[in-house]
Amino acid sequence: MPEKTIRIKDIARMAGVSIGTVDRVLHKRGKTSQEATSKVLSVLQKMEYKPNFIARNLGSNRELRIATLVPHAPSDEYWIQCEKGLQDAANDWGHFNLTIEPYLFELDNSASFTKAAHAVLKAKPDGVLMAPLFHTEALAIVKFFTDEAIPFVTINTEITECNGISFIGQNAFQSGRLAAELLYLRNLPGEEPASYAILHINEDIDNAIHLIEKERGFREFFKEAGKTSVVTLSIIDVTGAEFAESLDELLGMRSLRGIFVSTSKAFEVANRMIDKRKVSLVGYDLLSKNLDYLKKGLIDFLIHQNPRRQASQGVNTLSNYLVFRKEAKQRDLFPLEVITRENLQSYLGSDL
Amino acid sequence: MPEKTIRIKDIARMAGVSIGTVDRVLHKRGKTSQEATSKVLSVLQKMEYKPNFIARNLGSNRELRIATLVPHAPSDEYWIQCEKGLQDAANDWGHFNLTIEPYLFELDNSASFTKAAHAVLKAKPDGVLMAPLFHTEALAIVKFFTDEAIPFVTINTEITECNGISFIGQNAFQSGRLAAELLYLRNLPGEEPASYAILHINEDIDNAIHLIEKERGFREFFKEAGKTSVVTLSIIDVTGAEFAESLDELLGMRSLRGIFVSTSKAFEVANRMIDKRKVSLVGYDLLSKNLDYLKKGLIDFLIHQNPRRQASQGVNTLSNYLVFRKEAKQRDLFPLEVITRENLQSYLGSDL
DNA sequence: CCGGATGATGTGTGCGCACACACATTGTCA
DNA sequence: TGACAATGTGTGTGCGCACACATCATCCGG
Repeated sequence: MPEKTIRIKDIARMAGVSIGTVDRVLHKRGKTSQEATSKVLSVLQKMEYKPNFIARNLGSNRELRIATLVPHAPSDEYWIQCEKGLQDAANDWGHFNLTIEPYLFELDNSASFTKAAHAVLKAKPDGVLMAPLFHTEALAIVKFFTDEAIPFVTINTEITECNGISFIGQNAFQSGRLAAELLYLRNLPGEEPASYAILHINEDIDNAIHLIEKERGFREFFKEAGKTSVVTLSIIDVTGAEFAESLDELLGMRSLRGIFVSTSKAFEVANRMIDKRKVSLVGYDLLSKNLDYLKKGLIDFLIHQNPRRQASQGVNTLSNYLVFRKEAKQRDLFPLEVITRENLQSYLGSDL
Repeated sequence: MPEKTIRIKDIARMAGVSIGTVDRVLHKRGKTSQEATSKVLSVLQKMEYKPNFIARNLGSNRELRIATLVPHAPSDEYWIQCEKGLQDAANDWGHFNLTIEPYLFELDNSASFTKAAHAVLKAKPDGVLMAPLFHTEALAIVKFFTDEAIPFVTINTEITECNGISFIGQNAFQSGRLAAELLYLRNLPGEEPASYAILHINEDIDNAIHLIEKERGFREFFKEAGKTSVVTLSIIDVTGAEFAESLDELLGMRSLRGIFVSTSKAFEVANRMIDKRKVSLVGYDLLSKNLDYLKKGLIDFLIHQNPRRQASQGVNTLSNYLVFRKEAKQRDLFPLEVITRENLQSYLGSDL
């Protein structure tokens, strides 16, 4: 027996009404008598009607518009990879009448974020994908989306208060722990108490929760390990002399065994380490400068945040929600991928 | 101007023929006059007609059947994860009239593979996903598929001679190199020449190319590193006394610094290492027994082959090919994922 | 008592394509 | 020349749904 799919027509016949009435009940539009409504509903319950989403999109020929609110940074490879992910997804969903409208803002410019977000609001898209880099500003925007009942997905940075239908990214706390473990790997047994450093480079810590979380994880690991100390260094301007001095001072510590850079700027540290002492170094993201130092051995490990897959997955989630009414995972946490010299190539080939 | 999508109807009008004729030209079915054909083709060329695949599948109500030829091993977590991946994909593609028909064979039984494969052939599916574990047998089957013009995708194990429309898996050679690197990490500087072992457990090496490739990569790495030696051990029966003896002998080597298990059976080694000396240990796959030892620190790293994603990706590739006529990557090589204690959880949450 | 407003429901059309079928035209041979 | 194939071409229908529109009964005020 081929289990036939039940259509609106079937429901109508079984309830003894017309398909028009079923349609009205299903979509709660128009008016229907109490009697007809209950008849349809009872049939609906026992038959488990599953609408054919393909046919749905075909008929009305409606267009779904997804707005993407991500940084535009031609010089930042991380966000370039993100944009590639958006393109991937746009390709995949082109068959359904689904278009992606990019709204861009500048890194390090929270006002431009807010401005772009308001442009999104005005466009009234069917869904939004956003990278809420600025926490306080994002919180305000999110409220608007909620009011307008526009479903949205957040990637990269979590807004704990409200992530929309889904947050796609990584567990920052665990990421910090992982970084610590990777540094600790090189720890020689039976050595005197060692110290490790965590560096926040080029980002406003107070407005970026994930950095705080990373540090918390990093410190927790070493607390458990014992006999080690952790120092924190925050640097806004890499070009200034202050950075060089701080770093030199750090490297001057004889007990220093490793450095964890919480952002994607590990190459800045590797660059200065060349002339000085070599300590273990862990950072983030497959930027070409980072890769160079990884290959040279100055960076020991990189943790891959996979922006490309985050972005495409974000659009996928949103599209599935809009087209197929598929509920999304509230938190879609990506694996914390460890990159070394020998598995690097396998990542470049596939994701990047 | 909203760039309208051009339909068959449009082509017909512009070519001055009926949609029936356009249909015949497009699908090369029925007979058409030279004149009509060329008229349609010329319009087709300049208009870049893109068929609406959604509507295509809607009308005829045709069903697409994908056969999956993978091991059935209720006690083997690796293949259980694979089956989950198949289910994932089946869910995703349920909207299109696409069904997955499982054909199962037994691990360690090449005859059952051939038998199941012939059952697939008889069923004449629209596409096949297979894990060609037995190289010689698979080669024979592949020829049949090719003759019957049934598109197929291979996962997990590569048949270099012919992979169908796509092979999805990992680069085994590089995987061996990575394993070597991970073992070498623990190498203390300035120690006397060390030796490393590679163990093939429970598989017929000669009929499994990927194991040979892994060993080749493993050896190449240490050759480059210098001052190290590599020993190979092949073990078919883990329960026998021979295994225990060989392993004890291995662990007796004072120069031994690490062991690489080329299959998913690293836990067998870890288990015997408890009473003996601890050396570095690298293996494959997130089996619960392996995870236990990873957490305990007896296994240092696991390389994740991501069977679940391989399987779902395989069906995706096939479905995209069948439904959307989307060409597939010939070799879709997955990243070589390094699992440690601290990133393990992030993998369990997402992929597994 | 009839026209118009209103509520409840049924009917029809189109989305883009595949495919079956009907029809027109020509050629062929008894 | 009429019967009949062979060949080319056009028309019609259905897929499942959304949505506009048509229909019908009821009720109310003038």
